[in-house]
Amino acid sequence: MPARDNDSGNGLPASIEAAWGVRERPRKGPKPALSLSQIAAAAVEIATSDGLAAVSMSRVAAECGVSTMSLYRYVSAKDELIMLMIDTAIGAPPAALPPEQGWRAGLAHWAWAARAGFLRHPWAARALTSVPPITPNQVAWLERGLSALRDTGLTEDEKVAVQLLVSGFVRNEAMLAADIAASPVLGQTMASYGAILAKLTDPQRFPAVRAAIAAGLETAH
Amino acid sequence: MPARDNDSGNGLPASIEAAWGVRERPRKGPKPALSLSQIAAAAVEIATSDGLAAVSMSRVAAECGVSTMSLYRYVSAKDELIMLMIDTAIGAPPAALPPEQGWRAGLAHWAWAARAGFLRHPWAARALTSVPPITPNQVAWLERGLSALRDTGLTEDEKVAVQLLVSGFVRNEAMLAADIAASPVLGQTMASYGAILAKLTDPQRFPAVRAAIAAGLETAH
DNA sequence: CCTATTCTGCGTATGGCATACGCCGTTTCC
DNA sequence: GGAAACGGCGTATGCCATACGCAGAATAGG
Repeated sequence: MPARDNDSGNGLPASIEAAWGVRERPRKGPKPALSLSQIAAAAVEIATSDGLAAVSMSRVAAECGVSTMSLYRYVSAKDELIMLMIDTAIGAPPAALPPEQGWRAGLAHWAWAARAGFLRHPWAARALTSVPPITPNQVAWLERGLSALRDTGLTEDEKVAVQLLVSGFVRNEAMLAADIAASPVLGQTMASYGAILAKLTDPQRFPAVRAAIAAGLETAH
Repeated sequence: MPARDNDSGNGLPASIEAAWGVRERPRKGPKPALSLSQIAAAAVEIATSDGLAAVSMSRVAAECGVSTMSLYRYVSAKDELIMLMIDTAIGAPPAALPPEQGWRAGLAHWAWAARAGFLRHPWAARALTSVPPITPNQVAWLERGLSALRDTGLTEDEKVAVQLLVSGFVRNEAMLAADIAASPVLGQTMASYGAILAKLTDPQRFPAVRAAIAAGLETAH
């Protein structure tokens, strides 16, 4: 059996298990020169400065001062690295609000914190796949979101559904906000977009779009 | 100046302009063997059967019966191909509901149709970037969405904001639904996910997650 | 009808990428 | 003090997007 794929018998990649701290001390052999968090932090730095597309195994390895293939001693594929990147980027969730403030305040608190995190790491918002959360911080965020709904009387399924809805909304909102913030001069891009669209669209067939353009859609992406 | 990048002077890729039909007849030279819609349709077929990752320039070219580099006579980069793929995948929006039925019915109509389209082409939902819509069908969907809000009294900016919110929500919901539909046996995956999470999470620190697992989160992704 | 023009398809080449495989040296256990 | 396990890494493979330039085809103008 491959020793690299899973450790405790469940189908989890070894690196994810290591992130949970479920890791027996390796008995023999030299000590690893790096740690998973070091690698993930280096990758996050690259993504933050040069974008997610700039994150390549060789680049991350170079940033860590090791050779490309050495990374594969820590991570079995690039996807795992990206999972770990997301996990370190979003970090730990904020402390829960006292339950006396109600579920709505608790959820809002959660949502604003998540939004801030996504704005800090727009690439993470985009890389976040729909795979159910398994990394420690992702699960911790889920825990906080669900716990905000404790006193609502909702069923567990309903709580999860609410949580999925809210997190999807926050992610979407954050991505829009990040795009607006990233667009240069902010009026410039919108104006040229409007001009292009105005040239292409027939006013008869696209009256609503034309009206929106005419009103100058600065605030909308 | 490069003849390939733009035609009418605006900063739009030639292939997008071609998709709008803004294209002067080339005077000389051989007739193109392919059309943009042919290429896009072939690429969509590949994405639908083997996933978006399987869409490579060589694969699409092979499917069209031409050599890899021939595609670059029609599309200047792969990103353009993907834009056109999305445009053909989502297709034209449904006919607008009569305004007498109100904005809510109109928006719901729009949303259900969009959801169905995203479910038909889950890769398109994922590939849809946040770049403002420029391809014909994307703009047509925007037009229908905005026109449903005509009699609401909202400002143009508010209409656009509503439209962004709803389309983001629909996309998110469709992606979740697609993932659930794609997961094998549907109970199987969730059960093993729950088991893994149960092993990793400390009941003291993750009570809400444990409760959700215990309740069997079949309906949630 | 002929020739210059301009477009197409495509062969070749380049540089980047993820990653399989195996060697060697190091560390720790018995 | 061996033996076994493990980490670092050089090399190689195959896929990818795409720049460049050539040769042939279709048309325009004479």
